[in-house]
Amino acid sequence: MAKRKAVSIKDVARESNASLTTVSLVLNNRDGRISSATRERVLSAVERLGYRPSRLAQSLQSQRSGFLGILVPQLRHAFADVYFGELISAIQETAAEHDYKIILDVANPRYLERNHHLELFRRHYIDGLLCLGVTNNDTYLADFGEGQPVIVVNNRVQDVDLDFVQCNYVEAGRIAATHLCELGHRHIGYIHGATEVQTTSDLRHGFEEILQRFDISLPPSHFEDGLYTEEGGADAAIALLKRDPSITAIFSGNDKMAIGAISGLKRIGKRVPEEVSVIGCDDVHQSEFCDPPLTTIHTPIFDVGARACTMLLDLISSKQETVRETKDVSLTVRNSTAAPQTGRNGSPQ
Amino acid sequence: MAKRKAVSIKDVARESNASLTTVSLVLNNRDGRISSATRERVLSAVERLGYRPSRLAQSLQSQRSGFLGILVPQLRHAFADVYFGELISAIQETAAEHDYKIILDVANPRYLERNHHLELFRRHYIDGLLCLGVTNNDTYLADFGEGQPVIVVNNRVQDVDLDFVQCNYVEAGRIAATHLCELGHRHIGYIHGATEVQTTSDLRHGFEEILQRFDISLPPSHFEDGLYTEEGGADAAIALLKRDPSITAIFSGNDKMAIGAISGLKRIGKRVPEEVSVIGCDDVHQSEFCDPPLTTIHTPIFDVGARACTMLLDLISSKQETVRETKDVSLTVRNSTAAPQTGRNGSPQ
DNA sequence: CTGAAAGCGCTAACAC
DNA sequence: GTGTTAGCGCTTTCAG
Repeated sequence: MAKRKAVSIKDVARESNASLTTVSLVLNNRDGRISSATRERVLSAVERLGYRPSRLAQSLQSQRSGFLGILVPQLRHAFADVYFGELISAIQETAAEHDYKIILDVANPRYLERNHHLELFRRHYIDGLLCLGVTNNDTYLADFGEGQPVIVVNNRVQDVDLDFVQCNYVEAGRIAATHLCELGHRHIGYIHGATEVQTTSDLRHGFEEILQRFDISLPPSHFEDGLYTEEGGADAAIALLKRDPSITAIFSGNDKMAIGAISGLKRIGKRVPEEVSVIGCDDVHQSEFCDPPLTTIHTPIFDVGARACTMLLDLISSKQETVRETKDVSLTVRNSTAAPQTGRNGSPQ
Repeated sequence: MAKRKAVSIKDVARESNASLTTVSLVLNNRDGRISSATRERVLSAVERLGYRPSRLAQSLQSQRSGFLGILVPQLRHAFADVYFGELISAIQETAAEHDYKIILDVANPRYLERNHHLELFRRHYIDGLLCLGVTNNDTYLADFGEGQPVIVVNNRVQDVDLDFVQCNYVEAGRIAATHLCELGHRHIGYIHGATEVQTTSDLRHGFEEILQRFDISLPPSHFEDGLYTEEGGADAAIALLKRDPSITAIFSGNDKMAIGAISGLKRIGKRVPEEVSVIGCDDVHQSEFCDPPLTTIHTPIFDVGARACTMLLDLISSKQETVRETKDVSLTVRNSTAAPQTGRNGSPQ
């Protein structure tokens, strides 16, 4: 009840018969000029009193909060998404190594309307910001300016000149297409995520580039929005095969939708990969445990998060002026893809 | 480059020809006595200058940080776990509604050794703490004391008198056992998580209580540790059936392991649920999308997180002295459980 | 109705 | 080597 008052630097000074300055100098190791006797006296008083400097006061003084913000979009239980979770884990770990702590915010409409994203900096909540799950509609990102270090994580924003660290999704699309084409598939469906996401376009561009090279057409009827969810993926796969039963392979913009697609295909009696191959993108942990284990494009999500955090720290300490990084991706073959059984034009290897 | 200095309350005072006090009074709506002319003058200056009060200074003054901490254990990419993610989403959402922000910390050995969990309060990082994924080994939880509001989320700690909000795992165990027994299963395997987790014991107690009532024995050979992971669940299921091929049903301490178990069973050629039924616990989102969709115990994780946060806020504002809450759970039947095909003693309904 | 001044806990010029 | 003092940006008594 009687919350006894926290001990302050003043108490330490009194207890050790030294001045505030002396105590401060000792504590901050700026004690080149402090006699070791005094140092001992101060340190022992600190110990005895259990003194710990107030971060609030230090921050006010230094004008640095020691916090990094993570801003995620408003989705159903955003943090329960393994993709965001992986990024957050990476960021938290990296930040902690540098004595920074992480603040979590969700950019819902009300939040943005009230300019809470700007308050983050203006009111000194954070020293830098990492934006996850960004789309080309997120025009508020243009609001950030000078002295407000912001990095877009694993994405970019069209027409807004922001720093970013991302995976090479164009290449991811190419790899997926190449894999499917080389297996002999000619009738391919495509489940995409939100088209306002830049990497969604990247992926598609890479994918179509290769299909074209293989002279395979991808008519509009072969595209379906999977809403970046399992449910959406399932529905999309079903719709795709209903519309064109000759489809023998499906590329899904992320693993979540791919896993949903597999479940949807089974529901309508299609065997994976015997009748329909499915390839995802991301290589999340559970891709290994679905049935069949998912062939997918491995994207180094954790590394991207860690790197973005490191770069943000560099931006903050002005070790860096600008950040534009793109990470390599690779193919992880598991069991959800195979050569088509009835390769009409195909030449199964 | 030339980071122009942030505008402070002083600037507003000057600009509006008022004193600091007046500005502060206006801004905090303690302006019962302020003439509306003055208020307008101040407000317009605020607007013109784009002034926003520094939270750092306010916090120093009020001795409240306005932050809530979330402490999670060190696991592989802790935040990429949907269970933690769901809790975090709930907590963040609730906190935001009350103008609190969330700080994320991971309690690894080094962190605890350096007493960073105590620093959280001592150095005024946070006003209250929510601990996730707690085990009975987490003795550091006993370190918290007076004036340091802490709530254990969806767990308890033996021998440490802490506030908590949890689901009724004893009842969850009972429900799972009842479901399996009523389907006619008599040879049942049990995949458990870390035994040092209190709710793990709760679950088992409830489960065994019902089995006993049905006169079914659960020999030590029918227990296997699934490590709370998919891999572990798969390995455990395989081990269980290798050791006793007569097992027709498996209860898994969480959905993650259950999903792993299903994948493991398929790997050794067992059909689910025809040959082996699997029931999980949690009802995470993807339980609906595995094959077959998982029968599981629904635990109101999101509600628990939200409630824990609300209660913590009450603790902080002294609206509440202590918190002990247990939430109801229920059965969600999907397709991973069925009556045993060869019910030796069974009486499939 | 408004303002001067103290103080939250700390750091850092600048004396001595 | 050590201490005095100003100040970070705000809130809040207390005068007037």
